Amino acid sequence: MEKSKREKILDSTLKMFVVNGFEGSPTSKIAKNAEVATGTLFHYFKTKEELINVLYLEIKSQLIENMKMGIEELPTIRQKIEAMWENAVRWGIRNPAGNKFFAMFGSSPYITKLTREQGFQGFGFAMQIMQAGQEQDILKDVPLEILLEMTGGIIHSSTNYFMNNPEQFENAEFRQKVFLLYWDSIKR
Amino acid sequence: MEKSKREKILDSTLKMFVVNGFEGSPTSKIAKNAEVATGTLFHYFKTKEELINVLYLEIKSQLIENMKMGIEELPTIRQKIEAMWENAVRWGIRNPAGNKFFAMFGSSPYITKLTREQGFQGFGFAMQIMQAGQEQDILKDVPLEILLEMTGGIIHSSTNYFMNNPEQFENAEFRQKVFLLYWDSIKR
DNA sequence: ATAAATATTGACTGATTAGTCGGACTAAAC
DNA sequence: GTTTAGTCCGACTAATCAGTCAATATTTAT
Repeated sequence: MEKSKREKILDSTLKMFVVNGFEGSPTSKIAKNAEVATGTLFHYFKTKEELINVLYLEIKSQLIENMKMGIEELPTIRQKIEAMWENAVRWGIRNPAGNKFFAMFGSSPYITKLTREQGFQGFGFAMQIMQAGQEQDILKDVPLEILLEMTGGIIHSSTNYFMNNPEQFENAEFRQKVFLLYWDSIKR
Repeated sequence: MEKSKREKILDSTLKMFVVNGFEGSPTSKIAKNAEVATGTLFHYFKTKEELINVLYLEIKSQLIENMKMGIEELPTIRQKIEAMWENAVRWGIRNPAGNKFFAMFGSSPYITKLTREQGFQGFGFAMQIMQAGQEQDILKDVPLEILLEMTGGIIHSSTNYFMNNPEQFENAEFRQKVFLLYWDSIKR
């Protein structure tokens, strides 16, 4: 199946943005790179800002879908959290562009407050697991917000490391060792 | 003593960049805001890119100087690391603009590789403490790189939390609780 | 088959902006 | 008093870019 023009534009945008930034990526080049006309780009996205906001949500939901994979079936909180961490890091290793996009535009003024909120909604499932973990005295008794912030920060750090050393991620023993840096932080 | 024009330009740049981003901050407005002429801006900084790179290094060395404060005199590794964490978080709370600047431009293509390397040099002191911690079996036996990545990520997360709840940072008991999220992560 | 709706094109425009330049001002050095 | 060097000014320019628009093509609905 052929990729839709809309998809091609989003792909091209991601590639250009992570290399050249927002300003360094004129819509004319994004369109050329996607093999469509500028007019087509503005047919699907009213403005360049709408384009980056849609892209943000698209990538975020990809990440979230990946993080959720298989955690439903796991019996313990710890296993769920470990799977979540592993899924997130693996996603980052396999999608370095997506990962860099968040590093670059996570605090950018082009991403609206609304978009940020919508993106955050998707992490409800993680919030529920953490809350359950606290209620069962498995996780530390600190504000849930902190646990989530920490989780984000540590996943980001772990991913950064493994992106430069991807083969080490396939070593289960070593991977476990790095996971413990996360687990020891949040566990009671 | 009057602030030098150079300083005024850097101050103005920081303020505008964290609100409007790089391309959202025309040099004309940066100059106007700093109460100097555009020509003056380009007298001190050859290009807009040089300006952001100088600013990056200036802020980074401020952060590093703050992180180092008083750690020399502390006897134990743990105390040094705790002071380092506390200094860094306090700096972030007191300098939200500087903190946001790193979030926004830490991965930006405007910051050159050289600048990034120069900025990283300053963290040599932290590296030495961590290394000593590993040699004394106080810290986990994982690559030093990971410990540094984690430290960065966790400091960032902690700061983010306390920036929204600054009064909680002054509660020593609670602050200690949050520090433990960091310490438990890296300690053996 | 026909009409209506939607998709696509790319040349064009109005606005914006990084950086220049020639000259004016200041202060110290001789 | 004059030279020199550094600072500062802001109008100007050449280039760039987001977004438009009128025309054409394609798909969908009737």
